[in-house]
Amino acid sequence: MHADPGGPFLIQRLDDADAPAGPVNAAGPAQLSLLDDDAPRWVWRSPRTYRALLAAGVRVTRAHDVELVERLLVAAAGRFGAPHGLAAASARLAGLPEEPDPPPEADDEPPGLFPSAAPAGPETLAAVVAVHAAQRRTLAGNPRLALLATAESAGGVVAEEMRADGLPWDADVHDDLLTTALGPRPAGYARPRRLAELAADIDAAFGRPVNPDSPAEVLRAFGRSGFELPSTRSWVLKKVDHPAVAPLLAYKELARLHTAHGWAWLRTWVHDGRFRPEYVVGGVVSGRWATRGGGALQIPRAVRGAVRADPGNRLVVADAAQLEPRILAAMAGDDALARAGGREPDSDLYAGLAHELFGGSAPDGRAKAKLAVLSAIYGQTSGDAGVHLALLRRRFPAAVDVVEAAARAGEDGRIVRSWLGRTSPPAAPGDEVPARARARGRFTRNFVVQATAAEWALVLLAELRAALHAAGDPARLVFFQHDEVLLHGPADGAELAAAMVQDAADTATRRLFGDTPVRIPVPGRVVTSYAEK
DNA sequence: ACAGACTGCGCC
DNA sequence: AAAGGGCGCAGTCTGT
Repeated sequence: MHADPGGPFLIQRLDDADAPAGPVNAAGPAQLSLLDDDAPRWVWRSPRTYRALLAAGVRVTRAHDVELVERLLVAAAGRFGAPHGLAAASARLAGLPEEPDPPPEADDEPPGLFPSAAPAGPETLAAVVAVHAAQRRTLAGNPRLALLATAESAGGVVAEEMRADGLPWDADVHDDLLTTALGPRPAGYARPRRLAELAADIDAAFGRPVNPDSPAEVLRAFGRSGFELPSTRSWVLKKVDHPAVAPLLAYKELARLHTAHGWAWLRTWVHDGRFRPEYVVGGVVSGRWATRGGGALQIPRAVRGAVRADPGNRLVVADAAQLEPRILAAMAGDDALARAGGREPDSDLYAGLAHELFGGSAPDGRAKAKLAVLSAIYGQTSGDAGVHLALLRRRFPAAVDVVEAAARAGEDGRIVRSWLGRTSPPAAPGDEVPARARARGRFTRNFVVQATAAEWALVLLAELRAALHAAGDPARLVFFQHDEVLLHGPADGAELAAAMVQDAADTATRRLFGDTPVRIPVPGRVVTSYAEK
């Protein structure tokens, strides 16, 4: 399929060998919806194609996204970061020089603005068909990568649908939250009242005007008061005994709220009761999503009360509990670690681990166990981390081996791969310098776990979306953030939808790891507001 | 005047 | 309490 925004949809049927099995046809939205009743696997160029379809009112059951898959295949072939756009992929097939990828188009940009972009219309369709066939040949020999390609494509579908549906956002509640914290909305670009008061308190404490938004000025002001500080980070300031500290900390927190998620944000990003961020599938090298604009993956807790279900509806908020250590246990086949994570839906892995490592009654056992696990996954070396990690290694050697092998690979300048085959970037020139090599070791150590967790979440999303779709959409996916999903739908279907999340999670675990004792709890709570516990 | 680096902090 | 992995964004600072 090929869809120019607003233009005709060009479609062509493929046979079992992925070759054209008929002529190119132009189809309208109604015809496309009818064709989807047979649940074909649609093949298209990029999530943009689906954006155009959704705009025309067409939703599909499943798809293969050529550009998303091409990026996976290019990296897997050892050419991380090489162009993966349709034009480049098409040129590679033809043995021609690759064209660089065009820059991402703005939403309202007419197609074809960039001369280097792929040709429009039937030629684009032919390129999609040819590149898809080549991709399928490559994937035929690699079932794990094929699963990843399917999940990545499904991610593109979910991302565009979530953007089209939007996250329910109550601007009045948001405005009330801001007014309570900052004072009334100021005219123009003036400081809100509360910030102005705190700035005055800061000036008074230093005995002269100091711009609290300027770290350099704040450092100089403390210097004159006899405090030489390494930075103005809040945890540094908290240790300083000076009257400016309290108003400065309060100012920083509120200024952050004002600039990042204040009235300007609200006006820019929330329309008609919906927040519609643009999700960038695979935007992070680990396979996590990024967003473009709106900071959707950093919605602070302070404004989550503004995320409210429509009247008569509910939100289902579900996040995977201690996802990364459980993923590590599954990857490593470390049944001891899996058992420590427990099998109950609400089991606490760190508590179970504390029992295993320190016995039941050790003080701070849970905190120490958590530190040990984070050391293993992030490569932390400071404080007691090394001691706790050694303990972890003795009890769970299989799990620790997985991350330490990844760390060694990174330090040696080699690449690593996730469980399904997402490939890390290669070492850069200069990475053999010891400090850089250690940093790269920490990166690859984390990559194997974070990237596998990301693909598990992607498979969960795909399964959940398919199950919801098949059940007639008792709820819609409206938000996804690394290990957390939000659903929105009628109140009477919310409990069912919450149960479907755990089912999708269990299916994802089996799809990736087969028969494993690892269980990943994804408890869903049915709420009216995202801020509710 | 504008671009890019840097700082600091929100989220996972 | 602090510091390990991954981001995006707003504001200041610096260089041209």
